[in-house]
Amino acid sequence: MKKTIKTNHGEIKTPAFMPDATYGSIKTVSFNDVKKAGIKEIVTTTLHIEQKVGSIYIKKFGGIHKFFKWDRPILTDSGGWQVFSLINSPKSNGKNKLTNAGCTFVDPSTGKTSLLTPENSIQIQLNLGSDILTVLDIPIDPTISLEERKKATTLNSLWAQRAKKYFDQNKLPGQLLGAVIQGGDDFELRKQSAKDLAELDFDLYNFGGIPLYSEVSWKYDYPQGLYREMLHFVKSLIPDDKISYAMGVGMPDDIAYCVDIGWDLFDTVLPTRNARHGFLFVSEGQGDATRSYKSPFDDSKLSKKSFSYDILHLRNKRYEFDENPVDVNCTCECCKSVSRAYLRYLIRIKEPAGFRLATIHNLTFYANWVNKLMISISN
RNA sequence: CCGGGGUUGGCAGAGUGGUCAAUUGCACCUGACUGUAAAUCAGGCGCCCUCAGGGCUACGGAGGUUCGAAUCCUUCACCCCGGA
Repeated sequence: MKKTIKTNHGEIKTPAFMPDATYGSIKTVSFNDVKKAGIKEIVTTTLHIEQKVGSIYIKKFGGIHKFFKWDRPILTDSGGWQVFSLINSPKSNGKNKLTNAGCTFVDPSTGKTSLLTPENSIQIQLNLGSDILTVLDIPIDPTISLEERKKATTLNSLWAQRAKKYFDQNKLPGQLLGAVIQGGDDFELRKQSAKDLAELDFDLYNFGGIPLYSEVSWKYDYPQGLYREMLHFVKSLIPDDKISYAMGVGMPDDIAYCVDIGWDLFDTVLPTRNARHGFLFVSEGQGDATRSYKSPFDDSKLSKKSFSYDILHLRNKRYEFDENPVDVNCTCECCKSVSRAYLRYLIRIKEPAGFRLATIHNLTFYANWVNKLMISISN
């Protein structure tokens, strides 16, 4: 279903894709590049900004929008995912810990220990002046015991409650808050998580954790890639009038599937990271391999046609002498200005100019792709 | 001309009698990447085969010692450093 989200910096029309400005930057490109690529809203991470400059500084400066010179909606992530990866990192050495109060972790670059709590995560996001905030959540490692997973899911709900309370007391008018449904690969835990969070009445409900198949879900039909059943199930637990946000999704066909089953918002690192690795998204017939999404549902909201695109591994030797643009059907700065051969060369020598052009292209592709999906939704 | 040091796979540079088709880095080839601790990571990189294994050819050239040599000896070629 198409929705319009009203924020303090304009409306978001769904479905929408938001690239990630992890350290307060969408790597290798400017916000102006991002805007020209057709991107209308972005995500930024609270934890990294807090570590690098501090949200107090951003507040003093006049807010994250002014700092970025980005006057469109900004969604802030809570730091939950970052903490999850820190805690589960082999290099963690037990220095990063989860307690009922919050999580303590050591900043790998400064060695400083910090405590992130549901309350201070919200405060940081309020300092930034975010349009859509996210509660501090607890992604679950699907390999730990059921007992531990249950405990984590329950704690996730308690943290959401604390975050909501703090948010309600301190928010500015018009700011929105999203909670993150956890539970890992366990359907019952997901159900419980969604129920707990629905009672607290958030503006957004997010799919949390890893949206991919993992060790304990090998038994399903899709051996790898997006965990379709779980995304479908979790979506069904979210009230229809609320915004649903599939965090970390995904490949273009993954997004098509999620749009088909009703998810509204998406963010993923794939177009930006892969661009730096010479992995480009192009229109069908333009790359090495075709991928497509065709709805398996009789009552699909998407029009019946299939959505196809190609993957192009630009580092592959086959493009050594290719003077064509990355995608003849694309009008982005990259496709208008350089050949595949030259861009391949730039990326191979790790030249920032190449990363930038490839990133501009992939972001343009994603913006167009989601736009195409929006147009195809029949309601 | 004399004395000393060196010559290893595309490059740099380990190895100094068997466990060496040869550590490592770079380059090269392929792949992965899904709320970015990710300009990262994984694998491959002499030739051939019946390819969890086996065979052949290789460490400047030629010869020798040895059961066995990239490693020891002789000699030739080239390079570097000192002295005439």
